Amino acid sequence: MKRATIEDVAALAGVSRQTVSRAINDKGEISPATKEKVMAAVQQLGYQPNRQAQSMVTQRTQTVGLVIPDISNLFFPEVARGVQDTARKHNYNVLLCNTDDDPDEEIRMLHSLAAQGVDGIIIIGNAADQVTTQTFADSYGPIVMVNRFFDHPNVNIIIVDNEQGAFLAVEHLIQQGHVKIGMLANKNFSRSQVRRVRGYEKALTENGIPYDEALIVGASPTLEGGYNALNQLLGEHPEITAVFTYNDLMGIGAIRAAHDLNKRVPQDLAVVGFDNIGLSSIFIPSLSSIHVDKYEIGQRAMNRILNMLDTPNKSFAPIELPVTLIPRESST
Amino acid sequence: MKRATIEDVAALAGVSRQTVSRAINDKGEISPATKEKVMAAVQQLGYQPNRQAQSMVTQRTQTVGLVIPDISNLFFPEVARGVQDTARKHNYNVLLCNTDDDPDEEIRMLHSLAAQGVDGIIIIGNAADQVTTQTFADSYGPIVMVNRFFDHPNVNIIIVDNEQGAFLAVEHLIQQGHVKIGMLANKNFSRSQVRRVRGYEKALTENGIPYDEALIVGASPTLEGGYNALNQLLGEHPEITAVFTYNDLMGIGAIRAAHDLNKRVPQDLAVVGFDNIGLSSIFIPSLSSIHVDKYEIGQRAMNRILNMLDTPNKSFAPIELPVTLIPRESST
DNA sequence: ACCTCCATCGTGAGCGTTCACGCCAAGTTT
DNA sequence: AAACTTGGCGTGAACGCTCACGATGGAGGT
Repeated sequence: MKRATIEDVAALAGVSRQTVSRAINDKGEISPATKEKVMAAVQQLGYQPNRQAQSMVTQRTQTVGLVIPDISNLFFPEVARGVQDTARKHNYNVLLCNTDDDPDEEIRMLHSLAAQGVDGIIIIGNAADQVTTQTFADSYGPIVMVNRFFDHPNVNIIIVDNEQGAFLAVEHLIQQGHVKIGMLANKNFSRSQVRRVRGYEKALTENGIPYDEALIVGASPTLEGGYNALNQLLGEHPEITAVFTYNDLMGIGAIRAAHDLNKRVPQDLAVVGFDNIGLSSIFIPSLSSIHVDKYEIGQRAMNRILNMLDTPNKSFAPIELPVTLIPRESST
Repeated sequence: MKRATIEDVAALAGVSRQTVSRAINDKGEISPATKEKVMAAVQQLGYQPNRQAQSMVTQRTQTVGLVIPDISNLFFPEVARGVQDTARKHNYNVLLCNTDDDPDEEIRMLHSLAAQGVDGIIIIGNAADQVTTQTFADSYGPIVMVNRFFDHPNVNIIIVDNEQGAFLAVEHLIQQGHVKIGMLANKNFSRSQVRRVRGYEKALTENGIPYDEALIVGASPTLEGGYNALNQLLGEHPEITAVFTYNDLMGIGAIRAAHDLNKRVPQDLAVVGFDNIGLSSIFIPSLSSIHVDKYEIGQRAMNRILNMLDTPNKSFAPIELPVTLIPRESST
């Protein structure tokens, strides 16, 4: 069974293609009577316009690319849902790309998305070849970056208040009486990584605790990364009684590592994470964290893309999302 | 900067469009010399063929739809990665759709994918309006279903050995000395749900333990669902010493619930889950589970789609994936 | 010298839309 | 009554590509 074309509808309704088009996209210039007639024919044939053909002439594919490190990382599914749900509301499709934090892979993904002809791109995460990004921003449509910085008329940014979040987390640990506070950081360079370290440092120094880089150990921002990093940190600095981790996955990995070392959490080691993923409230002990509205990030990113598409030359203010501390069992 | 077209390349290389096309898709009928010349022009202009235009004539969009309940559910990201990585290797794109286990939403998604013109569809999970599926299978391209059954030449299926998995899980609990074994089931109807209950029943009866439906309580297959379900089950049947859960998320929810009831796992309550998601080995206590190769599911589903696309009239055997028991702290 | 043949390349059409026009009749103005 | 407007609709072209042909030319055979 072949798919109906606009021509078929036109024939059945006894009008021209253009009239059918007018009826469907109701851009006026059509009488109610003929419109009804056309719509009946559309219904009867189950006609749906061919997206590819539409794209050819409108130069819009109704598709955006979403580039993330890894959808298996618990942070990103929620963001992706935010993007997808919003996209779908506006008849947009989302092409998901995983970079695994590999800059080369990211570049490949960007090229692939360009070839596919997406209307806009949302990029989250670390990797970033500045040159490629520049090229894209110059010759391409709207780009929204999350937790990354890039100054370009085609590029908008969304950031969460990483420094403040880290500050709140560490200050909380200090208020609980901790002094020897380590940090499990992200070994990959990223803007959020830098800001979270800065917040960590700020909380310490503002409370008269010397900042010691040796207490920061980097690892991959995963369960395993956190597990290994805590072992390393406690091996080198057994005096530590609390850790702030780059994200919740590392925090949970750290709790597990402490458990395997026969250390009780929080009595022997307090842990505070970042991102407040769904798992953290369930884990035993539940993990204190900095709440970030991940779904909202996705929503706002997608909406921003749509706005930029609507008004190409308007410039938009960066979006900064607030964070809050959620104290739980792992630190109280 | 406008994107280069095939015409631009042709002009620069001093040949015709067709020759450029021949050079790019190397379908023979071209001399090495001109091919080289064309490729140089392609390189120089950074030419990439327009996908929409290609689709118009080839009737292939190089895109497949992946319909899942919810990407936030830890089971699906791995499957999605399997699909995406495989797709990307073959120059395919993946359109991800979340149904939230809502049959109406699933139907809407299928229509949306049809309108988009995907080359094939992969569907995972429960919901299923038989009529719509039938319509699609009839008029549409290849469909691969995971853990669902549908007999149709256009439809291929991939199933994991759910019954055997459940059997292994429950038998394991019995071997640990448990007799009062409950089950936290999926309240949504699904093929895997039915099979896992059957495996549960089989293990009990084969070991001379009476099967009692009252020991099965249904809930949504999530952390919260497992949490609530265990509370309910222990409220009604405090004699229970072990539970088999529909999936790992429910298992972890159950462990958390037991913890909040001051029950020790596994001493007071043993738990075995299903799916072996990455989290289960990290959780405290780590969760025994039935291992399912989720990434492989995605890979095979995508490959099967490609096979069906290549040889439209060939019929393929269903794929059945084995499962294995991974005993961990929660039951030993 | 002629014809044949194959390798190489170009030409027109068409995929299904939308956009910029142009046309026509009926109503409105002067 | 002639001229002007306007709502309603149709026509050709264009988007960028591939496919089925047709054209060309030089190598080879007779």
